Amino acid sequence: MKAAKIVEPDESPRSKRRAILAAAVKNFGKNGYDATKWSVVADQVGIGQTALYHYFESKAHCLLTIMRLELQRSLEMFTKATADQPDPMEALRAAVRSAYAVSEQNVLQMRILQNNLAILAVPRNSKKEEAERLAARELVHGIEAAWTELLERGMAEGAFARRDPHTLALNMLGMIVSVWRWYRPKGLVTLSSVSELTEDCCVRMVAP
Amino acid sequence: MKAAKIVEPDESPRSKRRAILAAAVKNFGKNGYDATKWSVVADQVGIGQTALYHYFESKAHCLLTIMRLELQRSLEMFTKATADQPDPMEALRAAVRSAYAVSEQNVLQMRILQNNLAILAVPRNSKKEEAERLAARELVHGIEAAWTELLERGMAEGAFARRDPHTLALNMLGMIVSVWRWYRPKGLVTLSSVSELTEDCCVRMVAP
DNA sequence: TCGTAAACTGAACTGAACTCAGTTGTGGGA
DNA sequence: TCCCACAACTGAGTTCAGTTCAGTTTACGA
Repeated sequence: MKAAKIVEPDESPRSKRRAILAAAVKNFGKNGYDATKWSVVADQVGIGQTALYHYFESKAHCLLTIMRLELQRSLEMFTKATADQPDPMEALRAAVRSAYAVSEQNVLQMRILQNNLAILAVPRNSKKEEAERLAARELVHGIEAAWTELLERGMAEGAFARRDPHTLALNMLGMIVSVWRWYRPKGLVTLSSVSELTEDCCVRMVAP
Repeated sequence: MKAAKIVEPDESPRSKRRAILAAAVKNFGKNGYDATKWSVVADQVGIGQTALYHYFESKAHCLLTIMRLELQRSLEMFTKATADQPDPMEALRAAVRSAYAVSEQNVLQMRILQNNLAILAVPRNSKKEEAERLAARELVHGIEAAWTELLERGMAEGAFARRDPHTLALNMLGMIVSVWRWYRPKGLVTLSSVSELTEDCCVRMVAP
């Protein structure tokens, strides 16, 4: 259960790590991971291609880091949102709303996460990549477990209809995150309308 | 609306096209598209790497073909399932069930589809790849439109609660297909139990 | 049996990711 | 003020999966 905790490397003031992550998010999010040339990220940050390797072992290591960071944030937001909600239904509503209370950068990161989840399935060769991959998997598992637990609690209290809580949690999560595939900040559908509709869908899914 | 129809190349008896597609599905589905070496597919089919290019312009062309074929099948199944269901609720139930009435090969293809949907967003350089991409996009749009239409019909008849039918359709589809990310034929959860639960979820989502 | 098109091949090429063997620059201690 | 350690960076070169090229082989209908 315990995965080696990833310690964020301390950032010296002249470190370009954040700039690289930001540029990578922008490119991976817009054009996709594969379609993005690692050298273009270097250009945008204003360094040579080889300097990237001072911060990340590989393009994949950077991707995995982005994914892990976003998963960390998601789990934190869920925990914070549901922490002081004794009523399971209110906790569920808060959880859904927290999933959509995100910045534009987070939207991109969620999209990257969705589009590259498959990378978490296969072991990596490099140490650091594998560490990030395992941390990310652990977080995915943590998020799924947290949702499952919430549903179980609601079922135990009679607030939710009884069903297989884990599969139901996966269904809910699948619906909630599927939005990042198509949602665009400048699109016709607003995030708040998605949030409202999805919250309602989730409530209906558990109603006794 | 009209995309150039892709004509399936007629298969001579000694064509290895099907064998290549089957091997590619197996590998892309198990290890992911990126992690799969194109040359390994050639090995498994029993031909040299270069012979692959007799059938597909590129690895991506093969991937796009697999995705397009699966999308075609999905749309056909939806249409067939809902065709003679005058009652919207019954049509919805039939649609969900049809989504899970699949072979093991289809499971892999759906997984590949899910994991590589992002490739449909960015134009391709080669003619054939671009043709497959556009055909696939068209099919995605067609599937979304078909679900939206079904929901609209239900709402118009008063059988479903009134909401934005398109966003609701995307939510449903997102939930339904998210299953392919985690479902494994030899796993603990059976497809039929997933199908039942998800059918129920969808019905609850539209209930007036 | 011959012509031809599909099926195939080994060798060479390409380009993006990555490695190597260093150089530059900056902040902290004597 | 100098110097050192180490983060930050670089240009040249390597690797390797995907791809192209310039053909050869094989099956089959005329």
